[in-house]
Amino acid sequence: MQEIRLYNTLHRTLETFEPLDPEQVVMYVCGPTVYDDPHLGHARAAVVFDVLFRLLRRVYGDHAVRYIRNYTDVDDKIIARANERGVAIEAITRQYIAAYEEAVDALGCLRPTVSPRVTEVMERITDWIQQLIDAGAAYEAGGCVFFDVSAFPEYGKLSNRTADDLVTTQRIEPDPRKRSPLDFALWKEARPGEPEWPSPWGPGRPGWHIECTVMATVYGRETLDIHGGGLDLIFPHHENEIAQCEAVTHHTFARYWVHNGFVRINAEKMSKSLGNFFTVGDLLSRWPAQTLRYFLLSAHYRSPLDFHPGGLVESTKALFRLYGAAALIDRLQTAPDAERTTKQTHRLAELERIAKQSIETFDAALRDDLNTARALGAVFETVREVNRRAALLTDPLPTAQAELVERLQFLLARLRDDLALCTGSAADFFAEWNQLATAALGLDPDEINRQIAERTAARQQRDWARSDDIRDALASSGVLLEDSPDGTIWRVDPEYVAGRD
RNA sequence: GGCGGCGUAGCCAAGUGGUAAGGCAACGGACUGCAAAUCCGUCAUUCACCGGUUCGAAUCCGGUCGCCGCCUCCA
Repeated sequence: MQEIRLYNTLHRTLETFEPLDPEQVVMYVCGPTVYDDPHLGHARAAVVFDVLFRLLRRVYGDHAVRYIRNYTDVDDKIIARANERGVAIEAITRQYIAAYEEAVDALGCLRPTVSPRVTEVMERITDWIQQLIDAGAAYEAGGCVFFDVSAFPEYGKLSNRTADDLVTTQRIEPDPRKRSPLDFALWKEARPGEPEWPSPWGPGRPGWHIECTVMATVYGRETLDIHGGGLDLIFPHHENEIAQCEAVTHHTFARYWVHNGFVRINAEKMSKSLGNFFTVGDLLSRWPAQTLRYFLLSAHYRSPLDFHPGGLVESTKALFRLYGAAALIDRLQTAPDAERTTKQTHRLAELERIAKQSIETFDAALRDDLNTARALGAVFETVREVNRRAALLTDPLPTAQAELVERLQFLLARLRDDLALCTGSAADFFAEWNQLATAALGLDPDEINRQIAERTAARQQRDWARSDDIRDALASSGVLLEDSPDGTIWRVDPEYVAGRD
């Protein structure tokens, strides 16, 4: 079995992935704080780790991979949102967990093995904090409990910082109860109007970082194989998780730290605070989910990904091409009495060779730190070869070519199972696209079909002028026609949809 | 200031020592009544810039410039 290589933030190098136990691979990914609708940045993280999950499942077996992704359902922003709307925090978290799940489901992400919430593990959190206090790594102060960074000499190993660096760059006023400005809250004392849970130090709620340590160890293992999340979580969140966990267990918390890059807009990070975000829901109202997924996989997961409408246009067009070939491959069949000339057989053998190469390149690319862009490139190489031999593939192939059919369908299966692209039929994708696009442009499909019928009638009478007038008129509103022996089909030009963004 | 990342054709984007994948666009051709789709061909002697190492560098080293991120909540 070939190996998987992953870039490990902890060592800043590409490393061969070796799970602690191949029978039980454990991956924990930091999920969203549920106080607002998910945006494209959240979608990127979900899709990236979905691809990793799918790859791990293929390599180690579906049931050998445990993927944990949490929901942070206790947090300042959630409380603020609840107060703002005069509702319980549960109403907020319920709404946005549903929104998140709807978004990632639409994007074709598999559900994680388990999706725990902070509120489900309160007792485990207070237990863990108590263990930290017992270990001399945390202290109580005025109803709060803080982690004592000086008790963990390795602090900073993930983000490559030292305590000295950090002390000199304090940008906010530290809590006076802290012994050191680097110390961080494990437990916050209850304040009026905020939800609270009982604890040995009085009512309160957990700090941000402790929840992940606890959920990862409770639902996963004391030592995780993979811990993932966005680049912005490296410091302080993941750094603090390591400190809290290892100060108690004295074991490595996570062996491979995997971080995805940001989605950017105009070269700036897409974020709530900058207000430059596009929610997944908004985007899905104009673009097929497949388009968004393709776009998110078109660059390497650690690179910044600049979002602009042109990127969605390109992704949609690339999918047109992919789906076209997929439809052809799906229809492939063999028949005992089918025959081919020597020359045709030779050309089919060449196609088989190229398909084999694409399969290998695709697999190697994914195993090489999830190089989805290169994997897609490999698929397109076979797409071209399939198209150029399309005439040879429409009729049943001789049974001697069964292996070719198998290869092509295997490559398509890789695309579907590993990347979750081209999962549906081409016809459904084109129909979905036209529906979204006509709605976005305010076009009436019935009227388009009526015009096409009129043009077909004109063509039957060889009235080319009339025929071309109709076609040109449709084209100027963004509708492209395609004549075929089976009739005329139409498709909205993605450029026109982007133009309205 | 500390830590980290990025800079490859008109646009997007692979490629981390052996002579520039792939997608979109553009141009020429085939096919077509004309188109579209598809196919063929053209499209970076060059990888921000300057030095160095090497038989050989987009890839390694040093420096310069530009952009971005983290150091406060953030995927």
